[in-house]
Amino acid sequence: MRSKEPGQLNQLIAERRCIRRGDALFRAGDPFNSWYAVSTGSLKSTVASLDGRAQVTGFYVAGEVVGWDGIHTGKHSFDMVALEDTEVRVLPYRQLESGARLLPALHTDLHKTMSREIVRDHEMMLLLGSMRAEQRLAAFLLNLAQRLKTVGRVNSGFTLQMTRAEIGSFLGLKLETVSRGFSRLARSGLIELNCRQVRIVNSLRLRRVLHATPAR
Amino acid sequence: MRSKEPGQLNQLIAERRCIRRGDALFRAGDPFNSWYAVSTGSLKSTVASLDGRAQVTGFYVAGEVVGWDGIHTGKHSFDMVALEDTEVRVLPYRQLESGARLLPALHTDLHKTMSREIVRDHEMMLLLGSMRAEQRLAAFLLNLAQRLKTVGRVNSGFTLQMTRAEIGSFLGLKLETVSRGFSRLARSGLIELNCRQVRIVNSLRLRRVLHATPAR
DNA sequence: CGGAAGTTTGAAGATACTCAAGCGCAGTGG
DNA sequence: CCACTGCGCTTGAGTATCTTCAAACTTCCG
Repeated sequence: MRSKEPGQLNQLIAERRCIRRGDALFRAGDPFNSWYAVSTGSLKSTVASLDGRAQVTGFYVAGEVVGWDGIHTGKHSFDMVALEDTEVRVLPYRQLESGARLLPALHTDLHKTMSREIVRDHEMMLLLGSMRAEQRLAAFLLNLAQRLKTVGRVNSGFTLQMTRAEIGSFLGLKLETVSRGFSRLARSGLIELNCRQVRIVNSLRLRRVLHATPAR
Repeated sequence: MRSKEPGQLNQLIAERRCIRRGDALFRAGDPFNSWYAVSTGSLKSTVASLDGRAQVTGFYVAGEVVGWDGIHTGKHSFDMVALEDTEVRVLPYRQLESGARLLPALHTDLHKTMSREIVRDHEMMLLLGSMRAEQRLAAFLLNLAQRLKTVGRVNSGFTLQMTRAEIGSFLGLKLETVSRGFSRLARSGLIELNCRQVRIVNSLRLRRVLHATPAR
């Protein structure tokens, strides 16, 4: 779901839709009809289990495709909520399907979009299962920076559209742990941090945080 | 990748292939050609990051479909290793693609197989991010029992084909923690445990372990 | 401007990890 | 045949990391 949209998807004529910050693009249980290409803004996906437990399972930014969970049940399986005012292009599944039958390249694109998400999810499982707090934060920042850079933002910094609590939920940490971790990375001179505003000062050393040290 | 294979997939004529315990069905970097339907036996998938870090990201049993990571790169993105002697049916991707163009139901099946995996992965991320050790173990056992039961094994017990270390890697725990957790669940009378042999004695209370208590 | 929400930081406590030792089983070779 | 070795499992004691609880500060938005 986090995938860059491949070439063919870009060329589909598609209706646009705006979602206000805090509103849902769709919710768990909603009927599944379309995929969505994020034009501007950003979103989070959240799973809720039967009991109260809930977790942010992904963040999605401009240039990525979301919404194709729930093909197999016909219903969306999680909530997709806008972190800021966001615009998406609607790609009706019916059209994608028939289009794919005529245009093999599109068919492959759809599969690529999905398989890429699997790979990312497995990387995320690796992170959640084997890294300690500060490593998770470093991985998170590097990943986000990379994804934002590719859609042409300023290289030298970006804004976190999510709260510490949301980051913590995503990374399997408490919000206090996130805060402390950021503070330490800043004190060490790896990043500059002004509340939501982040700049990666020393990406080499930040990357080294990942590789170095204990596998937990 | 963990998905039950839907109807159309079952009817494809397919070559069979046997994998000895410990051998790989494919490895990260191998060219991607086929999907595989597991006939008998079981497998694990493992991701390795650039540094030494590695993790089991999934277990797969008879009736499930694996191998369609790597569509987007043309190469497999992780290793798939047999936990016991295992037989799979080979479903060449070319054939699936052309078949899907003729047979819309198959096309949908492929998508279902993939979207189901996403949903499962997100559940796994929820587990890794928000549960404590004993809850993870309970979730693991319940999930595995359910998947084995549906392919017609004895209801009253099953054999773990993986080591404690592999379970730990999958659940983000150390092998000692897995061992202690199993022992406690056994002492509490929720399960019976004889090394690799497990029986869920009180599935209600085991389920309650999940729901109860702290969200970490 | 004021209240609510979000962030930072400290201190105390809990969970899971590390290190370590012992047991049992399977396969190997003397 | 049986000791021997390796591997996997269990259990204990001490420790590190992360969480919990709490308080104060800042930012955002109506």
